[in-house]
Amino acid sequence: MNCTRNRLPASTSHLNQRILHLKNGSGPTKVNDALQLFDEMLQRQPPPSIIQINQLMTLIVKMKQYSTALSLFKRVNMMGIPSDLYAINISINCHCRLNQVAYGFALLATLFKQGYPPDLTTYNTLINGLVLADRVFEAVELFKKLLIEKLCDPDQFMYGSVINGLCKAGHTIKAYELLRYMESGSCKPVVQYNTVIDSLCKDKMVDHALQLFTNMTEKGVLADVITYSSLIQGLCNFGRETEAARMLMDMEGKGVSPSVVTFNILVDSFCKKGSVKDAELAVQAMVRRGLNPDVITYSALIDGYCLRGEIDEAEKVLDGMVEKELVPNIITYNSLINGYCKKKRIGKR
DNA sequence: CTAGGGTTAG
Repeated sequence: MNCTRNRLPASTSHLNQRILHLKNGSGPTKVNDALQLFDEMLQRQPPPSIIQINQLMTLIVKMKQYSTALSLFKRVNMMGIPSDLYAINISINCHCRLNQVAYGFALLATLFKQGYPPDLTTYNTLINGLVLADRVFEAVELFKKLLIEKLCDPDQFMYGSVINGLCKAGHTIKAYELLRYMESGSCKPVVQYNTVIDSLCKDKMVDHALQLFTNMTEKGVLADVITYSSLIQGLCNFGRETEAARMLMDMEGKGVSPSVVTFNILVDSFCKKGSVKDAELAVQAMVRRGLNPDVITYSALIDGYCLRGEIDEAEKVLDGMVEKELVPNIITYNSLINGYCKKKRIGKR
């Protein structure tokens, strides 16, 4: 085996380091840093490899800058740097995220024309794109076609997208059946259990969700923080707080730590029931564990106080969140507006 | 040596 790395020019490894640095960094400057690095890259001589471009593009896509990524790819093309399957798959995903599945399929056609065979990721991305566009029926059709024509061997991602789509469209039972079908094959579900369990909870079939949870555990599939959070949410929504509390203890016992999301579910549930006091206690508990309340935590609390007409308390929470440099959003303000309206109505009586 | 899926607030 030859050692390619040693033969790369120094500048290339420097570039790789900067990409790596961007990957681990964070903050608002990150997007600009990535774009600046991209500009520098394109001005280099010799031009960067498509691999390096794809790496940087992946970062830009992770920052949800889909249209930026697409226009950058356009520039890359115009510079005469040839595209590859990875680049096209990334572009397809960008179009799908921008709700332009049709363009995604157009790129599929380009792949065929250029004699590149699409791969599993290409199809996964397109199926997921159809699901994102609420075209679940077409997603299922494409999935079936790929199976029947043996165009690819579905993996976790493909099953995941179709199962997710079926759940979103309210066909939880169909999703459940597909999960069972998946289990019968070589591709073992993990995340897919979570999707179906959450959907069963949202469909008010909490007991079925609990049953599926038991099933997965018996099969040796480990429930994670998302599984437990979904179940806790389901139980809380139907007044089964005692069981939710037991579930919280159960997860801790299994070594799964509740996350900010788990606590947010509890905080919101207490607030909706009108017991903001308990919600505040839950917030204290999460802080004690070193978890930082976020915009969702504070918004849920604000809504809780507003529902009770305690607008002064809501304002205190708002001040508290601004002190923590958290930015209230449209949902936060909506609760406050509702709170003010409520107060006004009561005042008029 | 780069692409794709699951949980929370109005």
